[in-house]
Amino acid sequence: MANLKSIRVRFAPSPTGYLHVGGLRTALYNYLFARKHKGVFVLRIEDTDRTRYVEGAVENLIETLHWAGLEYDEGPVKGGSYAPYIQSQRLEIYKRHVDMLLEKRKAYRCFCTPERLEEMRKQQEKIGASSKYDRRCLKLIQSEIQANLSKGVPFVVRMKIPDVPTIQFNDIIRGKVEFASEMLDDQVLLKSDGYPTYHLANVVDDHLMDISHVIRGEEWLSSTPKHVLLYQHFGWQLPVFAHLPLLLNPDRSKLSKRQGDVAVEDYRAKGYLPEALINFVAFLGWNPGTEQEFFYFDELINQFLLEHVNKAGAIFNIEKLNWMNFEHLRKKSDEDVLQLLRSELAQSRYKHVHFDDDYLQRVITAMRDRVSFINDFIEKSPYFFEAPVEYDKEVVKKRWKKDAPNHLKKLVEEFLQLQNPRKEDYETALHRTAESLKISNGQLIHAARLAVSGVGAGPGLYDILYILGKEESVQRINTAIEKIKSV
RNA sequence: GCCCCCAUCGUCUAGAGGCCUAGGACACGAGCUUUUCAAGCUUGUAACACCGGUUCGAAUCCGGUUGGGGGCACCA
Repeated sequence: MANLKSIRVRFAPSPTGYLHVGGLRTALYNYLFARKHKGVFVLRIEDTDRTRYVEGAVENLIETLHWAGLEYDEGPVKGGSYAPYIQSQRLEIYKRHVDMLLEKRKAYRCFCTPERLEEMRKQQEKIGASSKYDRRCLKLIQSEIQANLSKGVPFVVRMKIPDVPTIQFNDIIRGKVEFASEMLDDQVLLKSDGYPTYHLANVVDDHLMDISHVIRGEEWLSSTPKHVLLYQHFGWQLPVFAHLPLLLNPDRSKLSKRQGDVAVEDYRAKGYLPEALINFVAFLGWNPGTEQEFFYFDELINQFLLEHVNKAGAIFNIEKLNWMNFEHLRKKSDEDVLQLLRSELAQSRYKHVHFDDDYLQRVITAMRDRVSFINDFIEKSPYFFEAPVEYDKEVVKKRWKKDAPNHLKKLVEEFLQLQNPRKEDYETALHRTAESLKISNGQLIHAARLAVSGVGAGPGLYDILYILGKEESVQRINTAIEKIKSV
C-alpha cells in the first residue's frame, strides 16, 4: 500500500520562462503536503519539448520558488539520490523503458508522417468521429518494420491501448473516476527526435523517483487513464492521485495571460509580499474548515489537508490578495518594515538621499494603517522624502481660503517660539493661534497640511509636523505661502 | 462534436440529512470615531442553477436538465 511508503511528492513544471500562479499553487500544495507528513518535496524539470526551450528558465524558476519560500529537498542544482532531475538528461532511461514496452508488445513503432496524421484527423472530423490514431502501423509485419528501420524512416513509439472495457482509478479529491478505454488514443510515448512525451516521462520518473502522491492540476485528469495503463504495462504500483481544481480568469476560463498577470514574478515586481501571496493562493481551492484566514507558513503546514481541497475551480481575486498583503504587511515588525522600506528607497528616485533609521521609523508608524504595499510609503506620502513640488489643485480650492497666508504666518510665528517641540506642542500652539485669530482649528489644520504635504490626505497634521521637524515644517509653510499665492 | 470534471452571496468559501429564517472573509453601502485620508468598531445589501425522486425532514443523497470548465498533439 502506498501509505506504508514514505511520502514523496514532486512539482514538475516545464521551464517556460516564468512561474505561473497556478503552478505556484500546485507547488505549494505539494510542499505543504510533504512538510505536513515529514515527506520529501522534489523539483523535477519537464523539458522534453525542445521547441519550447527557454534560456535561464530553470534558474529563474528556482529563484522564484525560493522567493516564495518553497524550498525543495531534491532537484536540479541541489541534487539528490534520484538524480538527474532534469528530464532532458534522462533520455537513456526513457529509451530503455520504451524498449521494454516494445518487447512486451505494449507499444509499437509508428512510421506515419505528420502529414498523414493530419489528413486522417481531417477525415475523422468530417464524419464527426473523435480523433484517434487509426493503428495503421500496428498492422505492420516484422519485415516491414525492419525495412523502415534500415531505411532510417523516422518513427515514433505509440502505446497500445489494451482491449479492456474501462479504466478506473481513484482520486483523493474527486473519488472514483472512470473512462471507457475505447475513447483512448494510442498515445505517442517517444517522439521521432528521441525525446519522450510527457505521458511516458512523468510515469517513468514518478515511479523511479518513488513518488507516492501525484498532486497536479485538473488539466491532467483526462490523460490519467493513459498513465494508469502505463503503470500497468510496466507492472508498477500506482501512486495516489490528487487533481487540483484550476485557477480561473474573472470570466471563468483557465487562468491565462491577457486577462491580467499570471507570472509569480509579476506579483513579486508589484511589491506583493511572498507570505501574502502564499496565504492567498493557499485559499484558492482549500480552506482549513475554521474561520481563520490569516495564516503564516507554519500554520498552513500544520493545518493543510488534501481532503479539504475543493473540486470546483477558483477565480483569482486580486482584491482579496491586496487585502491579504495589507494584513501581512501590518503584522510585520517595525524593524522588518524598515528593512523593506530601505530597499524600496534604494530603488526609488530618492536613492541618493539619506534618511536615518529614527526618521524612517516615525514615518512607518504614521503610515502603517495607510499602506498596502511597501512602495505606498513613497507613493502615498512622498512629502516625507521631499518637500512638495506642487499642491493638489482640488485641495487648494477647498482648503486654501484667501486669509490662509496671513493665518499661516501667524502660525509660523507661534511655531518659531517652540523649543524642541513634540507632537503635543504643535497642537497647543495651533490651538492658541486659531483662538487668537478667531477661526476654527480645522481651518488652520487643513491649510497647514496642504502647505507641508501638498495634499489633503494622510496622517494627522501634528504627526507630520513632528516627523518633519520644526525647521522643515516652517520652511515648507513659508514656501507654500509664496507659491500658492501666485497660483 | 466526443470524453471527463464541476455547480452555495459579485468573488474566495463554511456546510458531509434535522444545529441553516444558510455562517465567515474580500468588495460594496450606511453609521460611529475624527483636523483630512486611512485604520478600527457597529451595521446593511447579497447565494443553495433548474426539475424530478428518496426521506417524517435535503444546500446536503440519487437521476435528469441547464450552465461552466478541462481534455481530445511527435505541448506540457
